[in-house]
Amino acid sequence: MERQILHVDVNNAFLSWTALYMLKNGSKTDIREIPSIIGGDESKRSGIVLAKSQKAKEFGIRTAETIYQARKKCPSIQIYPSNYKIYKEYSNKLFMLLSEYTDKIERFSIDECFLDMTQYLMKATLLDKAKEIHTRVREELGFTVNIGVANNRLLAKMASDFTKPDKIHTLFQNEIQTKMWPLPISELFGLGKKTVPKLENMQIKTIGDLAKAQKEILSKKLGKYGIQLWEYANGIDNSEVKYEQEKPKSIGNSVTLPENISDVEKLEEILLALAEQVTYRLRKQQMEANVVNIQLRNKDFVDTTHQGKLSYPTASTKEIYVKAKELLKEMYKPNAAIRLVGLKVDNLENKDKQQISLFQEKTDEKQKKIDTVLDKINEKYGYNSVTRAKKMGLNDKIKFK
DNA sequence: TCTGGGGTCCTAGGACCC
DNA sequence: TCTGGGGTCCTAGGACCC
Repeated sequence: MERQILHVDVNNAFLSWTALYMLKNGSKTDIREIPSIIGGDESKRSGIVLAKSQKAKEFGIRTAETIYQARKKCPSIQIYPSNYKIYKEYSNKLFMLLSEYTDKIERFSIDECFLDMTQYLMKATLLDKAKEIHTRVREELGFTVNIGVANNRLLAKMASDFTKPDKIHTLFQNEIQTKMWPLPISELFGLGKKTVPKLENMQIKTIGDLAKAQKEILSKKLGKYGIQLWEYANGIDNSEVKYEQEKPKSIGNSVTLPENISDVEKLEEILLALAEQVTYRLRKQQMEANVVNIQLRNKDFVDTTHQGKLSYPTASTKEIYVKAKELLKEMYKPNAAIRLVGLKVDNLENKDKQQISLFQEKTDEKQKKIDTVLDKINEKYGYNSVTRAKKMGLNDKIKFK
């Protein structure tokens, strides 16, 4: 049976949701109606545009460019900080509403969902349902969405991206040639800016060109990835809507430093703070890590990573931190000016299925108890209410989310 | 470049084993 | 030494997404 898929994409999500939140709290202006952006913090060297209003778009402002550039294009631009707590709240409202239509929902990101409607259509058509959802979200939740209507995930996703905002687009098999093939290859999902010039050199400029290109040649040039792109260009995608909540495969946090650091001890302090955040999230997932990965970005924006295996899976702050320090020592080049530090745990497994290793000492029990107590205090009083002695004084200088 | 942060998947090369 | 071939595991880096 042919699958019936919707892709729901919130228009200017961060900005729309911030606007609603501000209105709810007494603001007189709807920031959706003026040139405005949601941006990072320039003083923390994270000044990029995360979302923009339609009016800001008219000034040529683009997502991910610097706030500095945005201000040059529109000196009167209004800038608001991002707040994930608010986004999560509105995202949940959307998810709840969509859940009335099917239980096969995939949360693709904080502002996008795929819905598999195959079993839930009865007499109505897929397009009818899309229209209903579209109206209900606007009227009941107060923001607008684009909806893509198709027979697989890829085409639904492509369709929702066509023209914005507040639109419904279909992309069925018989519409691929007219609606998708004329678009430039850069519009194809999964085809990024590194691959565009490679294909253009082969005289492949539109999605149609790509669809008609020889699969074998693409495979030769780009490997498995080339085959995937060819299939996408032809509207082929057999992937399922992943409605069951999947466990994460890795968990990481990173931070751009207010100023470059060349002092290993200071870097270690950052690692400790990161280890606390990462292992807290790990414990919340009831998981343990086998691998620790450190990322350093230097002043020239060059990233290096270094990873190492733990001798047994763990979620202990102390053990992850000790490993992280070890990795840092191995990779840090004397006097390197570091701009960003990241810590990621990988090769995760569920806590219950772990086996006791020969190397594992029962002394972890004490540390585990400490972590649990600290987690509870953090949950009750908010993040970073508890700090280990070594980190004291650092939180004032570096803000962690 | 005044250039975020959180993820996933893939690839290439080296180490190691039989 | 004019140095096999296949498989697995591991690591660093790259590309892409929102």
